[in-house]
Amino acid sequence: MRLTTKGRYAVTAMLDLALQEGKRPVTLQDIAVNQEISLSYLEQLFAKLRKAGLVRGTRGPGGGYRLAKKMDSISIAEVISAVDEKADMTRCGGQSDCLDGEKCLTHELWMELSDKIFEFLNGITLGELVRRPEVIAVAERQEAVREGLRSGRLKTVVVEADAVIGTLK
Amino acid sequence: MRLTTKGRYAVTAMLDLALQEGKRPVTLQDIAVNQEISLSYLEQLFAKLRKAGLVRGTRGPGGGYRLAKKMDSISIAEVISAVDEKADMTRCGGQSDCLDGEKCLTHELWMELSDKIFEFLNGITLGELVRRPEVIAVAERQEAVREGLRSGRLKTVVVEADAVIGTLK
DNA sequence: ATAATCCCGACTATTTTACTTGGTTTTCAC
DNA sequence: GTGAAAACCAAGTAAAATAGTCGGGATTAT
Repeated sequence: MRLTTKGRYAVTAMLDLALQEGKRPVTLQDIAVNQEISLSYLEQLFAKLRKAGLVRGTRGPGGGYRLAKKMDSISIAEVISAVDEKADMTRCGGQSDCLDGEKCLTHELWMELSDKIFEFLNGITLGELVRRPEVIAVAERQEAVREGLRSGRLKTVVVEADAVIGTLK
Repeated sequence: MRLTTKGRYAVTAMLDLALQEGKRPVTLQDIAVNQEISLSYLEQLFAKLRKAGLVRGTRGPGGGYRLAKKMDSISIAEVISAVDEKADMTRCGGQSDCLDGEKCLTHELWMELSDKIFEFLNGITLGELVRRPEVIAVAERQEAVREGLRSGRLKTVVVEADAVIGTLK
């Protein structure tokens, strides 16, 4: 179980999805703006999440992504493994022959720690997170921003600014 | 508390030191051969370990490194922080303003996990590790190899091979 | 038909890790 | 006092991973 910002991006995005469950599907553009992650990078992450059977995408206008399973049966560990692929910590990668076919000195220590991390992340689901007060608080602030973007001119401005930046390159 | 192979190298080397405590100081060359880490890379790691007050080096023939503190009062977390310097996991780095001055959605989750990892690694000392049966077993095998190197011709061969490789470049 | 959206592959930039090179000092042994 | 063994030091390189870009499809609601 490796811990990288990549995995964190994925969990954040999935949590965003979970928070909007029941409403219309969430577009990557929406997540990109709210969580400040590049759209194309999100696309790559979601390709992996889709292959792992964690999300379903629907194309066309009004489309976007939805969770493919109940949020209470998606653990954080699952999300991270989906985008991380090889979870081995290079050398000592699950196999016990990290040093000339022998276990290295600290083999058991890292395995033990890795297990502990997995246990922790596997014991927490998206459903559990969306019910946490801090998450709800942050989500409400973000929802306000989202509303502003939809009803006001902000989104248009962002899109137009993007277009301008595009022409400049 | 970040987890990288760099930290693992450092812990392995420190454990090697702890295992030889009481004998003559351990040379980096010795560690390099036994743990299969490049000598110059070890030098860099030990520069940090020295600055953190975890080891003391003595120069000249017969010199090498020794632990600067009792092995029972050196935790694994200390060793890792010594070589890792910035322990922040980029964004969410301890500070609570990871997203536009606000906490990001998963802020508490990562802080919680980070604490758990630190707790675990801070609760284990080098002294504790050298008393573990698996570590003792691996150490004994490595000690046999070390003996062989000292008394036999193997070390000479390695050094000579290095010299040959040097001339080839 | 058009625009929104997912989908896809290849490419680039940045950062980190791991390692290299080529030294200089210090200190022991002879 | 010379030589060799070691720590010490700074600068560079190589490979990998992360993060992001670009340019296009393919679908589908309106």
